[in-house]
Order: sequence, then C-alpha cells, then structure tokens
Amino acid sequence: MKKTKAYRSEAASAIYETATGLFEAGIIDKQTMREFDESCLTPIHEFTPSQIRALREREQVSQTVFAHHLNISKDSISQWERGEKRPAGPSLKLLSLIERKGLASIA
Amino acid sequence: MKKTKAYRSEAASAIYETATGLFEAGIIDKQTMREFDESCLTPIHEFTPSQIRALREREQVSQTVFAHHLNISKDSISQWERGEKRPAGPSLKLLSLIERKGLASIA
DNA sequence: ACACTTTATAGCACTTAGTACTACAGTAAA
DNA sequence: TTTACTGTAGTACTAAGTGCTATAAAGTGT
Repeated sequence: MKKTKAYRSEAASAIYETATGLFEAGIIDKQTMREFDESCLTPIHEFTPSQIRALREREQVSQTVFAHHLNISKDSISQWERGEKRPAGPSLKLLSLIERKGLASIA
Repeated sequence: MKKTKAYRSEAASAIYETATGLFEAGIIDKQTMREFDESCLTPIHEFTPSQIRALREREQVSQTVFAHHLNISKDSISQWERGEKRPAGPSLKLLSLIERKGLASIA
C-alpha cells in the first residue's frame, strides 16, 4: 500500500489518503484497510434476463455489438436475455460497469 | 444508432459524428458502421502468465485484491500466473482495460 | 522464542458458462 | 425478389472458473 492511487473524485481521494494515514499510524489494521479498498469497487449484483436486455437497449446496440464490447459470443448474450444461461464472475463485473458508467466506459 | 455516444477525446467524437452523418446520408453502409464501432474498442490480446503477473504487480496489489477487482476467485489469478489456466473472453476484456487504463478505471 | 497473518503454490473434483455450429423466422431495405 | 440484420432455438463440446484442503515462506507483533 505504498503508492497513492488515482480516484474519481477529490473527496474519495482525500478520504482514502486519510485512511491510509490511519493505517500507517497503526490506528486501523490491514484487514480493515483491505475491506475499505473493496468497498470502493463498483457494487456487483445478479442481473435478471430483462435487466440485461433493458441495459443493452438503453445503450442502443444489437446483441452482436453488445457481445463485441464484452468480448463474448453473440449466442451468450441471447442466452442471458432468454434466461437460458446466467452471466458469471467477470461478465457480471462488466455488466455492472456498463450499468453504472455506460458502455463507452469500457470501450 | 440514433443517440450520440460519449467519447474520450474531442477528436474521436468528431470523427464518429462525421461517420454517423455519412451513414445517415447513405454514403457508408451499416456493416461499415459496425466495423467502425468495433475499431473503437480497446484492442484485446492474449496474456502470458508473466504479463499477467507484471500487470498485477504494476498495480501493487495481491492476488486476492486483484481477484476482487475482476470479480473472480483468487485461485483463478494464481492459475493464470502459473499458466495452469488461461483467462477467457470477459476476463481478457478486463485485463486489457486494466493494461490500458489502470486498475482504477474498472473500480 | 512464539503465535498469528498474509501471501502464494499445488492438488483435487466438480459445475456450468461460454463456444461453435446449424436451422429457422421476422423485419427492413435495395 | 433478394439481400442483410436481427433474434430465437437446438445440439454438443471444451475448459474456465469454483471451492476445498494442505503446505510453506515471509513478515508482524508480543
């Protein structure tokens, strides 16, 4: 935890540096520090088939183009939207990013 | 392709809007337009085990924290770095994003 | 010295996501 | 009419990703 990382907002950055300081001063432990790190990540949740479709339609793209953005096959997108299969780990991360920041953010 | 999307640079945005105009005017076809869209995506390539480890170490995080960022298990990161398994579709997309824009960009 | 935590490797067995392919159908446009 | 884009639906396969346990090195604190 030596390097100061880049944060989106000034506030988040300031809070993080304060926490880092508290850690270095021994006031909070490594465990708490890691939990703090994790709390900074975009929250990830499951997506229903309709939510996935709504997300894609919000971005105005076809299943094929959406698939290209996720680096996945078009068949998979179709399967997600029909509830035949459900997106897993890394796919959920990408969907969450798109939901919060838009398709362009992972372009 | 009705909505104007957000682009990182002014230049890219301008070029894109010009292309959109050409498409709407019927000068370039939908196929060309989609290929243009795809050319805007971050290039994705395979990663060797050492490249993955180097990438993680560049970001100064443990396998566990790295795993949290990718929404994947720590075991998988270890397997990638030892060449026991290789990251697939969506995982490669995330690794490419980290490589080009840093860990914070997918936080 | 001691215990404790973090870090990472290594093996195992298992589940299922993701792929690739085909065929089919509705819509729109040339 | 024909061509292209879109999405559904079926099949079958591969291997990614999970979860578990055990092990060990290195650092931390007491």
